[in-house]
Amino acid sequence: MKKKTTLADIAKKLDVTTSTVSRALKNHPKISDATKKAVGELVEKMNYQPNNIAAALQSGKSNIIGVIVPTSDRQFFASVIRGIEEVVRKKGYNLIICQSDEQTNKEEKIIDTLLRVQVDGIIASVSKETTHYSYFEKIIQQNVPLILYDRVGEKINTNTVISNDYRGAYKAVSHLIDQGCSRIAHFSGLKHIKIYQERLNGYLDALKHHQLPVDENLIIESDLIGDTEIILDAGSEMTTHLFESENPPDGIFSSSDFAAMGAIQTLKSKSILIPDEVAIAGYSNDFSASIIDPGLTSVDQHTKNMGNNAANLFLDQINNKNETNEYKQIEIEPTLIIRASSSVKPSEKKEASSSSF
Amino acid sequence: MKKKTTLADIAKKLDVTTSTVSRALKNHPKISDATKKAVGELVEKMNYQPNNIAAALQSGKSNIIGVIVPTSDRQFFASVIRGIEEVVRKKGYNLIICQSDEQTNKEEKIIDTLLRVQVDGIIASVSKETTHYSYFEKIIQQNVPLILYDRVGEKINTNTVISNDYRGAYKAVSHLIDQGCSRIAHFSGLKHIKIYQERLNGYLDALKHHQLPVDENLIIESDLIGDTEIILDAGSEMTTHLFESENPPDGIFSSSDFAAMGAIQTLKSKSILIPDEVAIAGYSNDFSASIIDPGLTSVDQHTKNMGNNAANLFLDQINNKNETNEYKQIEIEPTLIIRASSSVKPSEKKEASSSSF
DNA sequence: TTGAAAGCGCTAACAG
DNA sequence: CTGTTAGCGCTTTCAA
Repeated sequence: MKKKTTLADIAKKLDVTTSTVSRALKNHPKISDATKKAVGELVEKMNYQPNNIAAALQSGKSNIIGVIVPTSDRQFFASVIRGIEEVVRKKGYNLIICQSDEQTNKEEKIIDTLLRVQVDGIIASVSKETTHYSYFEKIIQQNVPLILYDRVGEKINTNTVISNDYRGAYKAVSHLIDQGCSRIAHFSGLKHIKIYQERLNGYLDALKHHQLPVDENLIIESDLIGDTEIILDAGSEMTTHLFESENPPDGIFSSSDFAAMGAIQTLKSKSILIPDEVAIAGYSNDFSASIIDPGLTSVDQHTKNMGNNAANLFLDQINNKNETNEYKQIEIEPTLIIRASSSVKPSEKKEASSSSF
Repeated sequence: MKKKTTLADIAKKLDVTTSTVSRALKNHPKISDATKKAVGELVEKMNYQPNNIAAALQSGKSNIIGVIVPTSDRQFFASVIRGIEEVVRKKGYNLIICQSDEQTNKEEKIIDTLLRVQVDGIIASVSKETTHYSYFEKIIQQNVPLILYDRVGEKINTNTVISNDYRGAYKAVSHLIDQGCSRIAHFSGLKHIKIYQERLNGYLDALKHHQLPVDENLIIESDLIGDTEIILDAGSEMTTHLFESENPPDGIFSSSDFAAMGAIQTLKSKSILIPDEVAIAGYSNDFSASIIDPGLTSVDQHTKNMGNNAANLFLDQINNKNETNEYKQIEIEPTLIIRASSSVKPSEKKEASSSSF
């Protein structure tokens, strides 16, 4: 049961003080090459690993960033994390990843933990339950940089990076209209969550700008966050419901890819032709959107880019500690990926071959 | 710019020592209720957060576990992480998640970092490049518990949790044979990686036990790890190649879901019927396996369970610090999920667990 | 070029 | 019931 070697251990062997060793390690200019070399050798031989915790206590910097995701097993968040990591690891930061599981109380607990661990910053997307933000305020009060991404609390003043959901929805719906749809249904998420409200607005405005009427019966609100299977089923049910009505839609814009896929499956089982009879578009451009047949047109949110941006906001704030506290809001323009579910001639080449029915 | 409040701050206000406050906080029996209450109030009022770093330095325990994944944006690893988190967070541990990006040098760097951060343990899956394990040995030498999962180095003696890849493959191939296949191709991963070697062995043995000949031309080895799109394409190409030969297979067992999906797309474009002319099974049971049409039969590895087990191995080792160093190896039995790609009556149910050994 | 000493925030053994 | 003291491993003035 070996003890870890410390600065003191190697100092003793060399008959110098820890300060000297410490300096040698940081390549301090006023340390003789001789001792530097000696130190270097012993470090190797004794397998010395500097103790970051001690350094952190000293400096007040842990070099750890806390990242809060509602759930880690969603491509969306995995990809954001990757984006964050890409930029911060180069700067020597580590990530502690925590999941709120979409629950307010877990979220609060996590924040407490993160603060105790003395993270240098927190990058978070709020849970679907969250409606008050007192514990997020706490982060700011403690002078810890807070960056919110995607699902941001409106009431809280801090750095944010979001995807322009209004524009994403607008693009998708306009595209459906271009393809000849005139009765477009919308699967909306819970409206108290801003991203879903924005997508709904984009949907509504697209209709208006194209002189199409809004039919409230075609707008179905449901919880689009959670277990994938459940959302698939929800999509199926909404679709069944719509197509049992007397005046079914000829297009569906879903705020969730999975609900859209449920719709595709249901329509196929009913032998309703996609996109000929109903054109469909989803949201998020999940990998499976390219796999389903027909390929699902979807709005890509550039999630990794979102992570990159969040990380950069963090770095910015770190480096401007003393400047005016101006928070930045970054908005990312989403891209519509057109596939066979909405277009007879899908523009994505890869899909062209694979989407034969 | 507020400073964070420390034990000393609240001690001063109360005109007691830090020890008293410290004890009050831990609900020490010999502290008067009066001071406990007073402390409690000040903690609230001054927004005190205990500094874990200081505590960690003191105790030598960081309460952080390092988790190394080859890549975080794969459902497989996301799910393992979730499994680990589920069990360790209850015990007060946090996770630092690091990605090796399948590169040896990054892997080595990550381990160094993790050791410096003084993690209490490391749970890792080795990168596809990894063939020597000296830096993993370093972890053990430093007396830090190491748990390897899924992709484990054979040469390194430590706790491991793996999926029984041999059995998974055996089940899948036996199933294909049951469905009437007699010429089954195999998309193998790189054989120097144990999981792929095992799956290959399972494939070979299943053939042998059913008195089917092995045709080397039907076994194609390629790198099945990496960007999803690339693996899809690889699957397509291998399929094209096989079906341009004079004696094409009537079944495909792929060690990757994505390569299998590439096969499905290609066969559909060639109007070759699945499963009638070719039955297909993949590996990992990625979500998209249930989305593609026809649904892809696949081997489910119970990834979250794998994470649970890895976490428990860690906890075990922590609690047995002084006992004999007996490492445990946990093997998880995979489950074959049968879908339409291999079965005319796709029950979407689990295997009829009869046709195994 | 190096040493001495103080301290980061908290804990715990020992002493009252 | 509470205070004193030392120390976790490292950094960093201030001296020499």
